[in-house]
Amino acid sequence: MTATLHDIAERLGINICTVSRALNDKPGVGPKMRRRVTKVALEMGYRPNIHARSLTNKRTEALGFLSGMEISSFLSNAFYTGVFAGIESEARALNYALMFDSVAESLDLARGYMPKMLAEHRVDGLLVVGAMDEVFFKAIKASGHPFVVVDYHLPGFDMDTVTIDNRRGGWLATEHLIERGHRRIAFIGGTPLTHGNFAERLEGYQNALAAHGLPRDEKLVQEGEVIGGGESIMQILKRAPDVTAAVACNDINALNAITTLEKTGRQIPRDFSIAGFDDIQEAQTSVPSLTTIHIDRPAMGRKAVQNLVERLRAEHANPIQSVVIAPQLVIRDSTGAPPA
Amino acid sequence: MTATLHDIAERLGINICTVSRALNDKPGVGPKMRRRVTKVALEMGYRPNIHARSLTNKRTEALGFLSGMEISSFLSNAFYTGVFAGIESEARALNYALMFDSVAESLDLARGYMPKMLAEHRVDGLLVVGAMDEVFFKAIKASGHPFVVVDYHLPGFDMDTVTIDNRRGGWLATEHLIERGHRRIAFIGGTPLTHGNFAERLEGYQNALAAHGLPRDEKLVQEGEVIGGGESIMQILKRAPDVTAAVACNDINALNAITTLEKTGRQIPRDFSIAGFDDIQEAQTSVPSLTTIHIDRPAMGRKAVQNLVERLRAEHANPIQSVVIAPQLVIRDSTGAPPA
DNA sequence: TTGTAGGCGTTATCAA
DNA sequence: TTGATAACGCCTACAA
Repeated sequence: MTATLHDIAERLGINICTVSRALNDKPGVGPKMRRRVTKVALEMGYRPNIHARSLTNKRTEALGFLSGMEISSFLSNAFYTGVFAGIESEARALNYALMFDSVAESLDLARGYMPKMLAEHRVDGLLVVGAMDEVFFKAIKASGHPFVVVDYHLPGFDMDTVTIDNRRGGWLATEHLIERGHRRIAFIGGTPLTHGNFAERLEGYQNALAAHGLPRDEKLVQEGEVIGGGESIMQILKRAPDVTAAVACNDINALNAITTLEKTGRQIPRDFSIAGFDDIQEAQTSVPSLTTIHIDRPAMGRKAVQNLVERLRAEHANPIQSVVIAPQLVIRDSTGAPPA
Repeated sequence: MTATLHDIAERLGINICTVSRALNDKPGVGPKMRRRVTKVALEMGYRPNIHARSLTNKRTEALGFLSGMEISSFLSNAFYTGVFAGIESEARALNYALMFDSVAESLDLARGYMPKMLAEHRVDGLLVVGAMDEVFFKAIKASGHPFVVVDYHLPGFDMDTVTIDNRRGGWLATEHLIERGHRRIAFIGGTPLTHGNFAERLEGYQNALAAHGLPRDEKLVQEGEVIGGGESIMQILKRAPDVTAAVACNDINALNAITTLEKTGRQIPRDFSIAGFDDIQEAQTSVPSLTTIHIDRPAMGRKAVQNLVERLRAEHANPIQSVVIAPQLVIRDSTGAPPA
């Protein structure tokens, strides 16, 4: 079907390994011969068989992408798909194929089950996005496959990560509201609020309040469901009617809160200011558009691939790297001065 | 690192090929021996090396996923990601790995460039989603790789497809509005409107009008940009102020039109009815929720994989299959009777 | 600079 | 029922 090294060698009346050397830019082939080989290879449409190559190489030139979420949850999450876009393009740029897998919950990780991608297709390395069970990380580490984790970090576990500076983001959003003149600022949380991204954003919010001499008030913080921003803000307003602004743990909650507040007759930002987190697409297109914390999601994905490939290509063991991506405040129409 | 057939054979003091036969459920191994082999294989954590296998097999147990769009456009399109979710889960269920690739525009298909996934990793078959250049299909067909195309069909080109019955969908939406009492119904189009999905939906709309004895009026049809539903409907209303309802070529346009109409003081559905197409998530959550045409997107993806794998496993050449998925009308809050 | 030989892990063909 | 041998396509010592 496809031409092989053998075919090329035969056609030129030379040995296979000369062809191999010529095409792989290895020393030991004269320039004339190299040109002849290259020319014929092109003519015959030669493409290497990666499987054959991997047998001796131990390298498959493929990376694995693994998400711990159900595939549909993953795909409907703009944050993760943004990261994935970056991963995909960078992998291609670095000449790696990308295998996609989502770890079904049914997967018996505890029994040491390894995804087929890893155990049988033997991808060179793994990109893990989002939270995953510790058992999984242990198993994968034991397997010796290099991996980089995006947007998740298991405390006390050595792994390459690319994460967001959530505290900084929470700080930026809060400080922005303070600068606009707000003094009573709520935090619309998500689940869980005890650890992970949301907890860190909450911390940033609290730190910013403290830094500006504003008192911490538990009544102003509401844990909530993923898209329950509307309910959360209503709860908070019941407890503290003097609140004039809120930082939401993400844009979904923020937008939901805005919708709900508008239904109660409040105008945004005239009567109430809200800042989100993530800068999803709707943050731009919604009315009013949403002040939020922007994260360069594709950049996170690209960075993860770069680090992974760097590790793969390194001669010697490299130190573990934790890359923290700085978020940026994007000021739009949902925040303004507090009502007089 | 990992146990090989050789290791198992050595441990049992038998020959490699007996082990191979035993583990692959091939005849020619006694039941006792088979059990012994299976047991040891499990103990040693044996997993086959697919690359080695593929060398003799010619099968890589991997499918390729290919999208003709830029990766970010693909990921932000709920229709396509829904299809992808179905593809991913079905591929896994059928024990195939999935390689992901998006064809960059820079790809010189005209020169017969084949994606690395195909030419070097040699996936067994290909899932193509959405429109793609004819050159590409020709090249891939010439390469002999089986492929199934979702949501696209190149006229006069033999290929397995899974598509939507767009005419039926357009018909259903239009008929629904007619049944509600509307007589002057607009069509909010997209680009292109001369061929492809949108054209077929438009046809369905026209057929429904004709079947119910309503005149065709070019003034009621507006081609438009992908998210320009609002502008489109305003154009139409300028030309034909007596319009009381509209079928949009997709939900994005429908939702955009609703937002715009509400800004002009119209209430939906009291003053104007709008039906969409696709049933994206926002169709459920928007206010008012959107009457639309639902398509089981994951089912389309699953079906595509099933057909592809069927073809791969078939002993003899199978006939080309065109699967057409029936859409369903979902009645929500954006459609009602025309104003009195 | 080029060729020879062996091996990567698996399957298939043939012989025992 | 089992074993020996060759082959898949490529790479890497090593020898010429």
